[in-house]
Amino acid sequence: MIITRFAPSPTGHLHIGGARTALFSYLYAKHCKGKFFLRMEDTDQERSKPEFAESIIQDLKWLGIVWDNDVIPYQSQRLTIYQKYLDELKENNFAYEKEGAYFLKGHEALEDFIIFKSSGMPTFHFAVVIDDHEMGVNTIIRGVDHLTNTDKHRHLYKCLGLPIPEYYHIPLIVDENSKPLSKRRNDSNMDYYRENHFFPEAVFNYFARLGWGYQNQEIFSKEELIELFDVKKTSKNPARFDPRKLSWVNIQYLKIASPDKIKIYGYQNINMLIKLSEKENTKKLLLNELQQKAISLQELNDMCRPFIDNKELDTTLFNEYGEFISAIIPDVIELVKNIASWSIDEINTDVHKFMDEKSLGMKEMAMPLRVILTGQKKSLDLNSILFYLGKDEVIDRLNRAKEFV
RNA sequence: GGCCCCAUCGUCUAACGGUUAGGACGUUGCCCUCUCAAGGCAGAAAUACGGGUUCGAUUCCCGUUGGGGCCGCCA
Repeated sequence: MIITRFAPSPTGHLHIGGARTALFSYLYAKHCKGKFFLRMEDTDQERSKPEFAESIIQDLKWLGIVWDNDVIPYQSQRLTIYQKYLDELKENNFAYEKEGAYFLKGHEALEDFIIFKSSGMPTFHFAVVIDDHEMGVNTIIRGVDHLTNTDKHRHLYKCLGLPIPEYYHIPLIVDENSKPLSKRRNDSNMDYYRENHFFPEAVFNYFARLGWGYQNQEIFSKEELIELFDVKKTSKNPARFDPRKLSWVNIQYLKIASPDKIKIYGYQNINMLIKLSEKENTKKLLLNELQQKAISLQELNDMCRPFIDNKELDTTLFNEYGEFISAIIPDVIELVKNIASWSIDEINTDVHKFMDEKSLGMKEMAMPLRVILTGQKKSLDLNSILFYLGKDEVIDRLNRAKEFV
């Protein structure tokens, strides 16, 4: 059985590169019907912080990466285990002490290297090998920055007489200048995407496609990725992180997101509209239409506002249309009153008839009305605005606009 | 510098050794049109270079160039 793992060191938040390594390891394990484990490598006592471990755990959960081990091993708590293996190496004359630290003897192509620090902590090289063995990890997916460490790790396995795992080194993620993504960039950490309300499925999807592809497909569910992903088919060259494409993927998920999926983000206007839509089917259609135009939950929230609330309409844009309001609005009110059946088609027909009579073009008609009715310039098409607002509400808002001038 | 890894449109990627080298993001133009970081359509855009192997190379081999990584009592 394939067993992979993700072993971050809790010295910072979960980085994009780490997230993708975790994702690949998870996906590959599940693809092979194997297991995926999580472990914390906190042998650097100076820089490791419990809050970072917690943050990494939260980000992984958010992404939808689930590990199969019930307890997450922390290397700092496993000293006696490492000690045992160190004793074995000492007994077999593979390791020796120097200035309070322990070194492993290398070979022709490998210099002696330190495995136990004088502080009493194992080094990364030692702990990683012991832990992977103890946890049964047989497939290691990690960044190419570990490539040259592999010689040391293999040698360690040999000295210990343990089976050597399969290694896959995945390329780094780089920025627009092909340089490694700086950890200082705010968008290079996972918590940025969580806090900015990206859909985790979208981020998951985007990272899976960064270094891997399947035919002409762009959008994959987690299940599809598990089915299709194979680490052996991943690209070998560095992948450039493209926030614009991530955004595009996120928009694709926004378009199809169910009310339940959106609700949890707690946006006031959206949630109000969802609440209304539970009783009223047209509101459901409205929400869906708005989702097709919005590019983020924040924007969707703005776009929902005119449709749930008629007391606090934003009137700041009204000034631009003062002339229109005093000249046309009274007639528009009559027009709306006379629309017999409140359907998109009927609204469309009557509005056009009206414009013909008044010799008005859509350009002169639609934007002023849109602003008067919604307070916004970006919204649905005019017919839909009228339709979803409802006859009474439209008339009400037109009357109020009249008073505004 | 030493050791190692990599190389398809600007970017992410497809292509059992035989394809008009495909898709997506971005970009350009057009359409829709009343708004748009929405939608539709169309276009420009790539096999780094040089040698082999082969009837045939994006694909296999070698070299060059270019990019990257590692060379910590960090992980």
